[in-house]
Amino acid sequence: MVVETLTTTFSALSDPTRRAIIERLSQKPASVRELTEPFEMSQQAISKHLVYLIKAKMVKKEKVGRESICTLDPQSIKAVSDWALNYRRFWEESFEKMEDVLEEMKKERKNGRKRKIC
Amino acid sequence: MVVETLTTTFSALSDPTRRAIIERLSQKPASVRELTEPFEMSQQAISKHLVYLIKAKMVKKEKVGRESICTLDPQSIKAVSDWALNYRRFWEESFEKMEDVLEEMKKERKNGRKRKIC
DNA sequence: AGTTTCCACAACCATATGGTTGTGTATTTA
DNA sequence: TAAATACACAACCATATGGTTGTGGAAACT
Repeated sequence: MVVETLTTTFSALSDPTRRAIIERLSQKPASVRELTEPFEMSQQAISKHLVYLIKAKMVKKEKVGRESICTLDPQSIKAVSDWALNYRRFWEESFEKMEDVLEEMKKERKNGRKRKIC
Repeated sequence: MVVETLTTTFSALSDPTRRAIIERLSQKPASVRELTEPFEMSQQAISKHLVYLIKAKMVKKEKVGRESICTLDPQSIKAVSDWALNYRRFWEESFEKMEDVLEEMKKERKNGRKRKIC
């Protein structure tokens, strides 16, 4: 996945309304009106949110009669999962803690200075 | 994890420079100056990025002499992974495709209208 | 002691974001 | 055919974001 795509995806996910829309669409596809109902927000605002989700390829929208039915597209969420799992070793106990590395570095830097002084 | 925290975390991740900083810190802790070097950007800009990462609790910063050493804090990345894995079933083949659900719904809605007409 | 290095704070600027209201158009319902 | 519904487009507004430059203070080097 390209850098720019990850940027778009994370931006899309940075809004609680949009995450709620994703959660809602994970139940089943829904029209824009249905997506608007749970929120105290205008239909136009929800449509704007959908634009971001569609740009990030997390949602697909299809016109059916006078309605627009939105469907969840999971590929970008998978990309997010893949990105995060790259750092999985850091929260698993087996891996050396960053704090320990830091303590080691602090000692090294002090020794470095001492050597120059001598 | 609270909603607001996820918002802060995804916002922090929505910038390529900040993701690069995380990648860099996954190698080993680094000072602000070391983090600045690879970018064609001022030290102040990087410090600003670090503020976002620290707010999102993805990075810790500790003063050591005149330097500030930054360390990766993986807990928020784990939260991102957890969030994404909630939707894991959607990108696994075994799960019923959303497109199929949509087709089913389209038929149902048409029938609904026909019944009203009759 | 003076200079350099590392970093943060503040002011500033252009653009993006998240919402609003107003309105137009296509589709469905009565 | 007329009215209502579903949605999008545009203009507008306040605030957030991502960068800049200028500057000041603490630590370290010479």
